[in-house]
Amino acid sequence: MKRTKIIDVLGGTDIGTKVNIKGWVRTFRNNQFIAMNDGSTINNIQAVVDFSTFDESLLKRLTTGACISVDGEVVESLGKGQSVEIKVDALQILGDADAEKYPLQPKRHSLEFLREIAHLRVRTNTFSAIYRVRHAMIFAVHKFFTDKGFCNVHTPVITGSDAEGAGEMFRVTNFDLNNVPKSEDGSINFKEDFFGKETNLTVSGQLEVETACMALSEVYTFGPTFRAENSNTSRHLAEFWMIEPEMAFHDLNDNMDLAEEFLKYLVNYALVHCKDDLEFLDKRAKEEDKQKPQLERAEMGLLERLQFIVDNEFVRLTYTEAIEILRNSKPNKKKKFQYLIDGWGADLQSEHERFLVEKHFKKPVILFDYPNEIKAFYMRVNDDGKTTAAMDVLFPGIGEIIGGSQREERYNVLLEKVNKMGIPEEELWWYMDLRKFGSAPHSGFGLGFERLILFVTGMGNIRDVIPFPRTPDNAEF
RNA sequence: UCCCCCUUAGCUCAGUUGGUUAGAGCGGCUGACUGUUAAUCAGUAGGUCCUUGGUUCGAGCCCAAGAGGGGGAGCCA
Repeated sequence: MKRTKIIDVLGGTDIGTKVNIKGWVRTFRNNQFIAMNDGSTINNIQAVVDFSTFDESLLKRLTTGACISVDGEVVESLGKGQSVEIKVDALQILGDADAEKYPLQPKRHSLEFLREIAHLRVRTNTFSAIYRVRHAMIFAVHKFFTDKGFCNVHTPVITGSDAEGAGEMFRVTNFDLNNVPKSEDGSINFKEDFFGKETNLTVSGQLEVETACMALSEVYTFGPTFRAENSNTSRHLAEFWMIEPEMAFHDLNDNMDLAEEFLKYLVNYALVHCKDDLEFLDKRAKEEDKQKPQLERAEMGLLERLQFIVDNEFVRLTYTEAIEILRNSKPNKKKKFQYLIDGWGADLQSEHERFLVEKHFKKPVILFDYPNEIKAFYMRVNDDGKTTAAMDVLFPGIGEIIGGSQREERYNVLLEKVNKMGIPEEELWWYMDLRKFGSAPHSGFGLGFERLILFVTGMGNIRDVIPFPRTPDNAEF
């Protein structure tokens, strides 16, 4: 018999239909009721066996985690928790799970424990929900841009350019590390390496995607990104996925408009298409919240928070305005900030961003027009000469979820900045060419995909929203 | 990289001022149970108290170093 997915059985297969379902046992109760899940939905189906007609040794093997195949009839449930169930005619064990050794039990596990068994944690409700939401968001990213006529561009994972300045890089080499070729002066001779030059894993596809932007107008990359920073926080990964749109003929305002529309689209897509999973995650977060002291509890539940993003305008304010608000704020005057704001020019710390987003405005905030000194070389200098057309989108609980800018399209201005920041010009010859030949005003931004998933799922640690997290000192699996 | 916290049964956690044989709930196992919803009931097994060294008559508890995990900061997405 052809297999039917559990989501389809629950979603309205006619009563009386004979079906085959395959999946994993979550629990086996009262010697009769098998709760089965196949990942097609967060909901289990109940398969009911008449234990008098089945071999006792077979029923003994219906342990949590075992994989089974069931033939039976879809019937209306006599019990209360579900509308339909399967009356089992035939039962086959596809894969046993030794109950004494299988680590997952029908009970709550800590996220820390589940991280140690990342190969099995997807079998829990929480992680299967996260995986499904993650997939929905991947699809929604491509749909959003496709509907707007953007072209998806694959930028290289291995890069020969280390001028991006986005962080420490992982080196790519096929040298025998015990016998690295040296030049006469004792330095490493990269001419003998695989690519004949120093190469690294990409920290951003932005510079490469700009090349496509200068021909296709509206483009984006969505790929893995690597940072060898020794960051030990719940918001950083050494390997993460980033979405970087790049638009010709867009200024910073257009850029901010797109960023806001994009985030709202994604959150709304999740609300519409991941209802069951988000309801489960909402309930989970609420239960977890109950363990916390009153002060640390979230003001809004997950679903409320997501709806709030969709329904409300993001606040937009300049860096200069932000400094004024912060300077006159209570925590600054009472010296509660670890870093006090005393004037224009300092970079904002996460305590300041959190104050603006979570206390002052209680909304997502887009900060823009930052001081030149604290922003990257490729960002466009404003006409005032001292600020840069850069923007950050700040989300409650997450901090910076998007960073972007209008790019410097003027050859001479860009060259001057490259030189001033001491970036080797020869590394960027091709990037400079974009300004030499048919340069155009353009803008773009980067969205950290896992930070989006963190927000949409309401999870607290970025290690729980990617299947196999890569962090300092940890590359298990 | 810096600061703080944690590590006791498969999991989640108690463990008094340093005192004799180490505790619970869940899970496992054995049995009961034909409408259960993380089923329930009865019984039962299960320990390198993270590691190493030290203090002490005596260490799960005190001290030192190390390992692993978590929270926060910085860097950023």
